[in-house]
Amino acid sequence: MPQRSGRIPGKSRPVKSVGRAKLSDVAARAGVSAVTVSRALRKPEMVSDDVRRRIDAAVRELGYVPNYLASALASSRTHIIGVVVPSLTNGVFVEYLKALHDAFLPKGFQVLVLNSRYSQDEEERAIATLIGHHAEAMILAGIDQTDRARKLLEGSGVPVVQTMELAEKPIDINIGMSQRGAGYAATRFLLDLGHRKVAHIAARVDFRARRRMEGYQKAMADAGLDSDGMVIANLMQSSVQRGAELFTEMLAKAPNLEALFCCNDDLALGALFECQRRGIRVPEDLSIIGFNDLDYCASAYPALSSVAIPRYEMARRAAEIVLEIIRGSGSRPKQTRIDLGFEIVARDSTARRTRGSARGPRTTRALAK
Amino acid sequence: MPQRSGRIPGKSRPVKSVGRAKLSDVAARAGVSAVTVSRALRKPEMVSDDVRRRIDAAVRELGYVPNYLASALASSRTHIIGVVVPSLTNGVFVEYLKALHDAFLPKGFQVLVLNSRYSQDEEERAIATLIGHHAEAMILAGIDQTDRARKLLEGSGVPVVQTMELAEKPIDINIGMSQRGAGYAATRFLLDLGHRKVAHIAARVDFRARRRMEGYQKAMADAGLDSDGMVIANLMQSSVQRGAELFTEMLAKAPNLEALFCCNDDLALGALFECQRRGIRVPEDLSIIGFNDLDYCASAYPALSSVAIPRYEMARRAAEIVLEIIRGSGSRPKQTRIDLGFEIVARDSTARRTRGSARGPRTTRALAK
DNA sequence: TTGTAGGCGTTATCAC
DNA sequence: GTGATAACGCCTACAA
Repeated sequence: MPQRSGRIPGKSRPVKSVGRAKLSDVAARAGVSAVTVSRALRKPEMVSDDVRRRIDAAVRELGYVPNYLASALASSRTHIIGVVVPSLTNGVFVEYLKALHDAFLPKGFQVLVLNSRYSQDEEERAIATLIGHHAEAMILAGIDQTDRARKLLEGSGVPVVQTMELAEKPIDINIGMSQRGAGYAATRFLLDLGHRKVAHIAARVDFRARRRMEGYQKAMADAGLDSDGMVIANLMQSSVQRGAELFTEMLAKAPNLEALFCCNDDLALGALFECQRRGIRVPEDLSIIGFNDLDYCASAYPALSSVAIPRYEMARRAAEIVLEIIRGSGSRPKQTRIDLGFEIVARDSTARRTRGSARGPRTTRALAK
Repeated sequence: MPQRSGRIPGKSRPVKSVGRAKLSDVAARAGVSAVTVSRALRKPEMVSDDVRRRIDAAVRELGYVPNYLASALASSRTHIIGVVVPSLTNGVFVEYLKALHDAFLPKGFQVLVLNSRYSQDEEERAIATLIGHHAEAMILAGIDQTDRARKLLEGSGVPVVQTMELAEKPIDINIGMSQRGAGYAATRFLLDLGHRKVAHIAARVDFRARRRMEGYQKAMADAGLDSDGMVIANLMQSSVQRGAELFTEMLAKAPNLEALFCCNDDLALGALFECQRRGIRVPEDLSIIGFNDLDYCASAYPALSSVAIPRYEMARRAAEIVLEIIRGSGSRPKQTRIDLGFEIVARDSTARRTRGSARGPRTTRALAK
């Protein structure tokens, strides 16, 4: 609200409001008091029909829009839900945010979204900002907050929901899944298909991606396989393009690759395109599995296998719990740590390893199975 | 701020603050007045070193976070930029929003994003909400606001930027391009490659998509071609999957299709996958061009031709102009209607029509060119 | 059903 | 350089 009303310094009062109409303006025009207008707007049934009509008319005529700031300050209710995500463009968070919007807006809450850009420091700053805005609840995509951020959150007194992953020591409420377990399962899935030379590529490696990778490494180790030289983890922005690049790089390191576990679907799609470009048949020559199971996985040719994570459901549950707490004025949910699991979605880009499908000289055929 | 301080009804004052620390708490602890604390926080150079140090310590010890609401109310500065987009998941707006975030956050502004879900009514409501929050500027993706929304915006007194498309009568500032012109150009591009049976598929048809389609129709008409039966416009959500579906449907209507102009890249990608699935060679049998030129177009196989629109640049310019107005306290930019154009990006999914590439019986070979 | 009084936490203004 | 005081516009509590 850049332009101010024509306030005169000192003890005098505003001479003429050059800004927006306010409650008292509407009240004057409708011939009632300000409180009555306030009531008519919030609880119309508590006001007589006649008065309500006059007020409605005055509101329309003056183009009155309530000042949310003043309202929030006076009532201690901001109706703002603070949300922090590491990325605004990653398909996973895009859908996650949409789910939050869909859940909160109909209930009269605004969602204030801040981007931490995969940085803990930026996340801490975002959290401080949201606390300053007196968000009524905080929903975080991730469990890796700084100590100061945790203190701020604990001191804020509002419900805090950490999502996307299960935490050892949740700050408050935690709705997630095991990223490490999902990475393990995806790798195990490929191993169970008979593949032995299973590689992993990752970009924009954050905490979650790292744990997925750990799952991969553990699965490999558990199978008695060596994952050295079978991993490329890149810190740069992830993209379809990057998928093609990293896959190409991996191919140089491990030309007799049998299966590829990609840290996310964009990389998987890029790898798939690169295979098409190189005439590598998927899944005959190479099995590919992505992570997240974004929309396009099912439509690709061949349809991409992936690990479906309950991003929509995590957001929905978070919203549900938060609304319950806010409404029930503090009644905590019974369960504060919820595992929503994940699912391996097997499609056409992964297949059982068969003899004679090799696309190059294969030195060993050491399939125990 | 759900939990209130322990205020006692009647004339008594708060007994003990169970909520957050406030300015006066910090002041008391630092042994100065509240105003001084406020000053120390906003203009550190205006207080003595000693006082500043004490205040800093008190702030830290109490975990004080300024109440943004009170500050905004008192100063008439909310540092909030209101943004309305029709979709939170469409790749175009995702990047557009990211650009806005990137431009505003470093300057100390928050971006409050509301989703109109392609509905004018919802957009109107969103605009009212943002005005209620006293956003210092309004950035809208689109030019098709309701009359009431226009009135609200005009009455708000803040800069309003309509983007994504050029408007006949902008509300205030307008940064865009010609959607119709882009649709025309994309079609013209296909026609210039020698194609005659050029079809158009669209999903989630909004005003912009409609104008792109009009461009398509005009280009066809200008070339003396009939576009009847060559268009499928679907109101459902757009997606890669939908692209495959609509393409299949189109194939049934026009089996001897030569080129396909898709309303967006998701549809184009879906159509491409469907071609692969059916053994239709792209571009030999069919040229495909998408719209928006999202990230993955360049990486697809074959790389997808598309129409690049300056979404990032539109957002950047909008932010730049808004910041200038806010800073310069109202100085209007010289230019209030900016055409940022578009670009046809020709890649491998489109090619000149050649003899003998027909994949079915071709009745006519009427290529004027 | 309607009105009065006071306060929400901060900042602008003016005086010291 | 620091402090007292009055807004900012609305809402809660209570009275009528």
